[in-house]
Amino acid sequence: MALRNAVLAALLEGPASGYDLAKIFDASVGNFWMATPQQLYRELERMEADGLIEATVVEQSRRPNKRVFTATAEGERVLRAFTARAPRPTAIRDELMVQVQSVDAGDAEAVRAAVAERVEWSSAKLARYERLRLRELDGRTEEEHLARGERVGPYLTVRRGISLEQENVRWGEWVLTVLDRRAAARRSD
Amino acid sequence: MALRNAVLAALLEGPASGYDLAKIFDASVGNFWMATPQQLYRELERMEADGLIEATVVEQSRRPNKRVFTATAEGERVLRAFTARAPRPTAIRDELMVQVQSVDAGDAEAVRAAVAERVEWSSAKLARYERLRLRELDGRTEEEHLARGERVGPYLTVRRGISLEQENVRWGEWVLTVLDRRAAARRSD
DNA sequence: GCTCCATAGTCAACTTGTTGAATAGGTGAA
DNA sequence: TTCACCTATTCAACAAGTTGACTATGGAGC
Repeated sequence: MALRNAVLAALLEGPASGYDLAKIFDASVGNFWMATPQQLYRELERMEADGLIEATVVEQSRRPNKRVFTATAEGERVLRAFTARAPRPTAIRDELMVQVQSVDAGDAEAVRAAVAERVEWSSAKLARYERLRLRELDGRTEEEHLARGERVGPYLTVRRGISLEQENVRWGEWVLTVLDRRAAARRSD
Repeated sequence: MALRNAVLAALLEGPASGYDLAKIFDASVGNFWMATPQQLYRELERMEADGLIEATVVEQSRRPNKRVFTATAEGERVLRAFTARAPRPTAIRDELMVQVQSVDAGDAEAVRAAVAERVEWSSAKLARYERLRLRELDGRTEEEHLARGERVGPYLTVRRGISLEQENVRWGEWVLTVLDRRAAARRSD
């Protein structure tokens, strides 16, 4: 019952099919709300049944037809009501951190590799977010957009995504140097 | 089946009861792995059945008895195997971000209040993490601890918690100024 | 011609997570 | 002394998330 708010928020960008939403969640909304395609398809059905969204079948040549969803007035009302309630605390689940926490009792080399992998991944995310940010600005300066833009929400969240991934990269690189130094020290014992 | 790894990681600090673990998850491990007490109690039962942990009943005067859990050799093996596998990507669910994303279509004042609340909360977390960091150092310098300390995992993760909450505070304060400027602009229209 | 990838979904089984209440004694403050 | 809060755990019902397979078509590259 909480995923639906994220879906309604995503639909503010315009109508989208389940498949589109899966891509949107993968690329941007997923930074603060994870959802698999299956979760989305199921939730979309329920939301339609509850009258929060409406579907239009778009027939495509050369491609399967798709059902494009739009928020109804009721959907907009529900989203508005959601923004007026106190949000729940953030729920995170990060296996990499569990591995780092246990690095001393675990396989230090494998953990090192996992951290390096995450640094790569975060760098890639960072680059995509930066492109997204520029698209959001659409030629204007940040000042201008924030002062007079119609929709600043997506800009505010992409900015947070950027600072989060920057911190991930910085932290990850620091961890790599720490682990490398310890590995070198163990070898020279 | 993933919570158990976080529990085993937490038990590296020493034996703990379900209640203790609930507090540990609330205070430190919860920064990267959320779990409610109910989840913990249920998982502890399963882990005991699977031979990953063992319980000793500690009788207490003036307090209910408690079952204190310790990782078995098998539990340690399982944790080690876990650190050697590729971690899953981070799963996040943050309602505040969904609210910020929808701020233009929602209740901007309520969202502002929620962001301010989160800044307060993150500042408090930050102070607690800083204390935790100093406890982890135990009088040594960071250099010394990282080079020669026996267990650096918890230090590495608390450092990440600190940088994460610092970013949260910085970002939140920036969002507040942006929202305030826009509110002022709307009033003077 | 074959295989892989992208589009656009659906279904079912299973595992996790969430919520609320129940139990029960002890501690501290007004 | 009453009330709220802390310790310590259990139970049950329900909601949400995960995994893997299955259907279909089109386009690109080898």
